[in-house]
Amino acid sequence: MQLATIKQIFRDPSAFTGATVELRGWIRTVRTSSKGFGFIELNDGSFFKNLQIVFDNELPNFDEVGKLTIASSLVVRGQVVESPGAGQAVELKASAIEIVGVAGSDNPVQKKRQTFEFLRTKAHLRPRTNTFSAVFRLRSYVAFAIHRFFQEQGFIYVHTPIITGSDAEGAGEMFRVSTLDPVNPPRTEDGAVDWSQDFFGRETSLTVSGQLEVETYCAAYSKVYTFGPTFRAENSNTARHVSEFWMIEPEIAFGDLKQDSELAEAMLKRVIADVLNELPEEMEFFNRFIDEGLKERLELVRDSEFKRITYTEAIELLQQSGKSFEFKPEWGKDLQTEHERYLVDELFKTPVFVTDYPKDFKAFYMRLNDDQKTVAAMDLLVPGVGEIIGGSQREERLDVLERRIAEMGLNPDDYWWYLDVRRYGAVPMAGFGLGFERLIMYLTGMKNIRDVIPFPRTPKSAEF
RNA sequence: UCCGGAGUAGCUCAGCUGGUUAGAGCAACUGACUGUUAAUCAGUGGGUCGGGGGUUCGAGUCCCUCCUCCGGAGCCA
Repeated sequence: MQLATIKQIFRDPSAFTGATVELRGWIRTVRTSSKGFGFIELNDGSFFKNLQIVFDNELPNFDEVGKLTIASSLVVRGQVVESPGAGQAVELKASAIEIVGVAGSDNPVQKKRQTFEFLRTKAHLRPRTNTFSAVFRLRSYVAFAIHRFFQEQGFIYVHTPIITGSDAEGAGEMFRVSTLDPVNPPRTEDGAVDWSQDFFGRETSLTVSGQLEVETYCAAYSKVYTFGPTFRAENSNTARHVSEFWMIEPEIAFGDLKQDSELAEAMLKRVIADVLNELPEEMEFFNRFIDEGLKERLELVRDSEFKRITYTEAIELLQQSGKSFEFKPEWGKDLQTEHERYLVDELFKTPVFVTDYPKDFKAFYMRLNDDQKTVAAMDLLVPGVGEIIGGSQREERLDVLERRIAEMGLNPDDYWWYLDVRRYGAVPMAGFGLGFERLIMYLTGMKNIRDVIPFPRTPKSAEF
């Protein structure tokens, strides 16, 4: 008797045929006959597919087993045999079924089509459904694939802080971290809240990006990346934004924007290839039921060069498009969602790097180009999702960086440690931020970011 | 935050210009049947009509208000 997973059996059915195994899992469906036999589809989470269990009235608990409800948990022992039925190559002929936990018949997850909106309200139960089981197995796998990609290339994984004392990251509204009594906080003489009495002796927040911190490690290890949760207290209500999300932020020293985009392209292609190779059942499911044409699209992206255009070229293409946009494309104004959608969904139909944006609406740390008007920034737009990566070459020239900080009305004192990196052995540096959930959306075809993170946090919503 | 839409059975929805006891399909349950596989067939139970307030003889239906969800926009990843 060996303990087996359903994945092991499906991956190598001939090796298991004839073997006696023990499986542990949950019932997806059960069909019984009064003739004295029945079928259970068992899932143990190891694999997308269920294994069919055949049982008959030689089991002492046959009647009890036949009345089991969906989601009830079992330990099943029996022999793996070739299946006479059409739906599967092998099945398990049960010699014993131990009922571990019986699920109540009021289980909200039912054997019927259920909307993603409804299942979102049952976030604790939805991983038991086909779609979410596939999404979150893929999510786990992609996290691993990303680590593997960077580790193979000698990148050092840096754990940048979740709680940050830096209010200078500039990437969005922050969540305050405090242990002060919200009803009666200590106050200074002029009546303001006295943060010096707070836990850390200063105002602290949840990080919106590990970039500034990871750059300091880049200046020691050459190639680094972060991969962790980030938090934005923006009142964003869209299918592409959550308040808590995971971000991958690589940073390369002695690197420019070109190398940065090449790194992003190689990483995406590698992850796509890995997912297609190693999760074929999940990808087939997404392709059939979630997003028709997904596989073909990903295969094309895996095998083709990403497009590269400058912001200035993008504006020209939009102006020449003959399309009537709600917002007229104009140099000096940021690209609107409708503009990005046109470029990526209609014109190119493949991932596009847009580079060299006007400095006025980009962050202070992005490297000023020789034209003095644009910065060495890039966004990667992908079909169906839009912006998935934002990156830039960093301003390594101390005097230019200080001038940019002043220009944007920021306080240079907040950046003393960031500026130190430029003072002591500055090098050209570049990096990008990849939204992990957006990557999962792109790989699965799922349309709402709330359905690719286990317990989504959005404005007015933090159940579970 | 702005614009638009929606909250009626466990789920997805119907319910007309306000009018008896609020409907269907699916799911669940009970039974029949079947090497079944989104099984099939028959039967049964299941509702504070999102919350609060108002108009009316009478409100699921009309008005006000709040809440939540969905789609789009902005912010971004």
